Amino acid sequence: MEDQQQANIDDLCRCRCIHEDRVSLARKSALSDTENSHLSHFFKALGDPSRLQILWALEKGEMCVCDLAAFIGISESAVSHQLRLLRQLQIVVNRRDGAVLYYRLNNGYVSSLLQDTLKNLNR
Amino acid sequence: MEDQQQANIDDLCRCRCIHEDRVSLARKSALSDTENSHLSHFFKALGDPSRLQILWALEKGEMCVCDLAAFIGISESAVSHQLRLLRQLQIVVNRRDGAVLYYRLNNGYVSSLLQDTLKNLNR
DNA sequence: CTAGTATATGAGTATATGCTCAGATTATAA
DNA sequence: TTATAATCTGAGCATATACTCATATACTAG
Repeated sequence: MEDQQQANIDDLCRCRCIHEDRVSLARKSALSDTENSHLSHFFKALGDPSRLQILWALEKGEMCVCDLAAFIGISESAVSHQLRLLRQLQIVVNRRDGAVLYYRLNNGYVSSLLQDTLKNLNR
Repeated sequence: MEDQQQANIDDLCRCRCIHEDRVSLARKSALSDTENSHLSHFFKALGDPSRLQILWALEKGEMCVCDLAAFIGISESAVSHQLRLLRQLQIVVNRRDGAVLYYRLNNGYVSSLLQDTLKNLNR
């Protein structure tokens, strides 16, 4: 047990890295676990073709679930699942009007992010 | 055959969407398949904790594969796989110095993107 | 040349993800 | 109330993905 643990530690410490200074510099300004988690979940949410189409459409104004389903060409259930994820990350919000839920972007950041990134990729 | 095809068309056209105008508006300014593909691959590349750590570290200066492996705490092979993906998307580039490959961000866009997004999430 | 170092790559595997389907909610209307 | 519409949600499945391991490649030193 003790030996096994020691072996693991030795294995981890067997560092053949060349630039200790750069590694420690990177460590000093590293993202916290929380920041890294939030950032990666955010970008992952944008990293799917269906969700991107949803966000790009909502940039032009609010839409309901069946609007989005008709626009993208996937089922309303699939849209609803994706909207839940975007809602949980507070990327979109909705308002209810009777039985219909209208979705929109939560703030202008995603909108400008998409615009800027598209420009950058076309560069 | 003909009937089957007709049935499919009818199925697609059985649109119970409420706002034809909004759907057609979204269609007019929709992303092309190429744009959507490029954008989603780009964001997907940023949407992983390990790759984010790599990019965040490279923002401070170039690093070699074993530096990054030591910093992140995953194998050099795993780092190399992720760097290949980031290379293919031209998010990072490398330069060779003997047997060592130094990686860096390809341009300033990703750097400012990460900074801005982190600020936005902390808002 | 050989030995060693740094990195790359293909195959395999466990987990994550995006969709479909069936059924549950929520609200309107008869 | 019941019927219908709009949406949500859990389970299941097929694919995608992030890693490990073994091996290959590229370079240096001797």
